[in-house]
Amino acid sequence: MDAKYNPTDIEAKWYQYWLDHKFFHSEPDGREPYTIVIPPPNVTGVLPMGHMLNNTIQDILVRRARQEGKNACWVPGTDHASIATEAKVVNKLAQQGIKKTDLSREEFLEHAWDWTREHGGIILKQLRKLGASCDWDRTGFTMDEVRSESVIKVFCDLYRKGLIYRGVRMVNWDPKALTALSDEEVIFKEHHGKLYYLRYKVEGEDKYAIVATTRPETIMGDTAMCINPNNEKTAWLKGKKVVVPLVGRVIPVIEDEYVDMEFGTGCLKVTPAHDVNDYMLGEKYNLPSIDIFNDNGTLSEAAGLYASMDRFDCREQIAKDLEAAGLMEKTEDYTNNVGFSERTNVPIEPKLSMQWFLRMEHFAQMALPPVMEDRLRFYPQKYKNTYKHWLENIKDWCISRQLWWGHRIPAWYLPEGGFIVAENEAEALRLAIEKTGNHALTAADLKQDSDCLDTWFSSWLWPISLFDGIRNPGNKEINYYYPTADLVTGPDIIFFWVARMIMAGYEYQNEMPFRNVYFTGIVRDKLGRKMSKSLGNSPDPLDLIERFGADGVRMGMMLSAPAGNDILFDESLCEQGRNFNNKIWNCFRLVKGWQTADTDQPAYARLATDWFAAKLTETAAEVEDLFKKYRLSEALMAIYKLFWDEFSSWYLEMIKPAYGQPIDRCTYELTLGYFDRLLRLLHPFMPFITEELWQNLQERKEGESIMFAAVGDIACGQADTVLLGSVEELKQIIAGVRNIRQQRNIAPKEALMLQVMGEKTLQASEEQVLVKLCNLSSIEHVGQKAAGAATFIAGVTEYAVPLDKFVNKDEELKKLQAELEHQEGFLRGVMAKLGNERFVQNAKPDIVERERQKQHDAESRIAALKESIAALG
RNA sequence: GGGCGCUUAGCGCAGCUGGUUUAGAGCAUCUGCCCUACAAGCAGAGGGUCGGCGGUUCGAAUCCGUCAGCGCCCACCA
Repeated sequence: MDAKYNPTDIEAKWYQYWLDHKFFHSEPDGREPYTIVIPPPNVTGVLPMGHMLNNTIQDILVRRARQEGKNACWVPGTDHASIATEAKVVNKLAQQGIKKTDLSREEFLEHAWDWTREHGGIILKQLRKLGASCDWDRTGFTMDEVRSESVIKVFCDLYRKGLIYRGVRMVNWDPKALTALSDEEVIFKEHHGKLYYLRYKVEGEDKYAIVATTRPETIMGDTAMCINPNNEKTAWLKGKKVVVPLVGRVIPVIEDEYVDMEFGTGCLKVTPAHDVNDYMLGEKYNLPSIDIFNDNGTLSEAAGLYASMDRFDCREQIAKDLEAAGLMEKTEDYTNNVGFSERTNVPIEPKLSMQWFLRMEHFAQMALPPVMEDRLRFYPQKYKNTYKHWLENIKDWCISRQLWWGHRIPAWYLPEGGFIVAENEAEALRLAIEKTGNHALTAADLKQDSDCLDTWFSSWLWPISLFDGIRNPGNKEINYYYPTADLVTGPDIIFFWVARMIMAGYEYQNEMPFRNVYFTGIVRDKLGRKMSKSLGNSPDPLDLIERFGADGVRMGMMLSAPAGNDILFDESLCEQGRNFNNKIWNCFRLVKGWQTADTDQPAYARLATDWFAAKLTETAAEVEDLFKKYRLSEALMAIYKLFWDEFSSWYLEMIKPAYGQPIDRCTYELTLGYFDRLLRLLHPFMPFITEELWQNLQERKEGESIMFAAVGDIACGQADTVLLGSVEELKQIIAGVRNIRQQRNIAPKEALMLQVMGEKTLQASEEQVLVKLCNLSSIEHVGQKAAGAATFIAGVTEYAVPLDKFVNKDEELKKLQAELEHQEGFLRGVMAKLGNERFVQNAKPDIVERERQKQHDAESRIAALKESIAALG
């Protein structure tokens, strides 16, 4: 075996082994199910660091559940990502000189499918490198047959229930993607622009009303000016009419308390077609609505001479023109919030258009209580608030998109107007004939709606549709796997996805879709910046795996990723992971290199094996508890310390035979057993190296795997706390001696004598350990230590190492003085408490008792120190 | 503008219902070591008074108030 662990071949070998034996595959059986559905990544995407973290966590949970004897099922899959994928395909076609508008819907979809087949699933291949134990036989896709039919069925069902409606509303329009968006797809950003003060001439007078606006280009759509009826400053405009600058159109002055008297001049221009609030005013006062924009954000014919100009170019131009015409009072720098499209990153245009909507109050009412009552738990809990706030202020969901890549809305329009919603064309025709009584109707007379559905309208069914629970309610699989156990995802999609899955879960399964949601943090770079393609600060995960091994990368990610906290990713974390792998590897080499002999177990080895058994039990219980609380980083850290500090640095050093000597069989067997348990504990975090070493620890049969090696027995029983305590004190003594060596530069080879003061007694086994780890020539229990000995305190006992020729009295004295001061200060603190009547009266008796113990301990130490100082002086 | 959260060693964090040896691990730092498992290592050491102020209490990093800084979410002031 090489002194350095080389993960590459080993990882590939075991992943194939797991696949060959179908270890990841799950079928319903009598065991308790443990289910996770993957947050489906974009089908044509590649793996970003966020997904690495996310999927590492899922794999840890799944593997742990498997080891706990549950029927673990992790279902993978991908999302068609309607708008994102369509944009990519449009781009690709553009590079070939093909415009989307030149293609028929069918032709375009053919290109999109080609693209999907070409790039689809790359991301899932990457997950295999990471070691993800997904049931690949179950891989789903939001646009495959089962999922598509489920979406259509749900749409029809909700329409029949009256929860889906079609109507003209003000929606968020993306002028680049040329589609409506939901409110959640709009991101507000601060925009540094200008506030323009425009002069509106009062009709028939030589006076002007000044209006402040950030969007002067919309004046062509103005159909009123609005003032607050209570505003004295603008009262003079009541009942008047004003002239829209440049345009020349005369519009009325209306009054509404909506207008903020403090803002700008108190006059508001009203453009019902291009502002949500203005739209409401327009409805209220029955104002005409002039749409001056084309779908792509250029000015329309209605804008007169500015027609076909881009909206932002137009803003500049119009500002100049107003200036020239003397109609611009002034401009000011101004910062406001502007909504941007999440996908295309262009400013959203509020636009009046015909869309499909889902009523949300019904869903919000179902989805709120289980979370608030902690039946469905969020980790961390703080997201409960966010969730609550959203549900309590929810608006209807715009679910139609003017895109082709997605699930086409199953609505067919009739020649004479009106429409039919049905699961397919034949059914639509049947219903159409029934509705109209016109038996001459044919399929060709029906025109299907050209829009498709929001991507999230399929994702929200994911935990159900993956088990075909929409098409076949109550089937064996959905009954077994649903509700799923845990969902692991980012808090950024709590509204898009998490909340809506909860809604769909209650609507279609009458039950929550998952019992726990683990919100991961966002992966950032060292400087705290979000990792993104445009910044180029995201490392290539496959490259990291190549360099550090999947186990190393997994550990690196987990080391600093408590739920909900962002992680500042740094390659050095992976390095730490890799180093740990190497440590484990070398421990294995050491242990497997020993020869055994049929001799009795020496006392020191007995102490070591008893102690480590207790340590294992203690830590395993801790790990179990941390898993229950989803504190996975801490669980990993606990195992890391157990392995590196306790097992490698202490236990193995204690039992290690002298060079070339064999080890007694009993100790050896026990050690292999401990190694086995350590590997099992560690397996969920580092699946590959643990499998490799577990397989080599002893003879294994073909088809065996650490994946199914139970962990339940490790935390079994009560750890011997007395033994744990006494070994901790032993470690202190060893550290004390080593410290003396270090400070005085005494070579490890030079044997030292240890003197134990006072009443302390050491077991023979303890003395043997001390001799072994400190290289002692002898241990003496003495009343008076040798003159010029170096001393230290462990527990409440003073120890001395006689060193006459080495010791520097002054230095020694200084050290003792400092320690004495510290102890005296400590004692003062304790005495202050104990001297306080009210403390003794009010504090719980065991607290008071503990203070007395502290006092006692401190006093013994002080006595010992004083004695030493006196002896030196 | 509203809501939530954070502020503990150089760094990123843990410290739950106040009291468990005058604050804990990890990484980094410093010192000494190639001693045949591991220099991707071993041994040892240093480092914070818990953002500021005020309060409650016998006792506060831990509870309350307030100020400051940071972050996130939500929101139609043009």
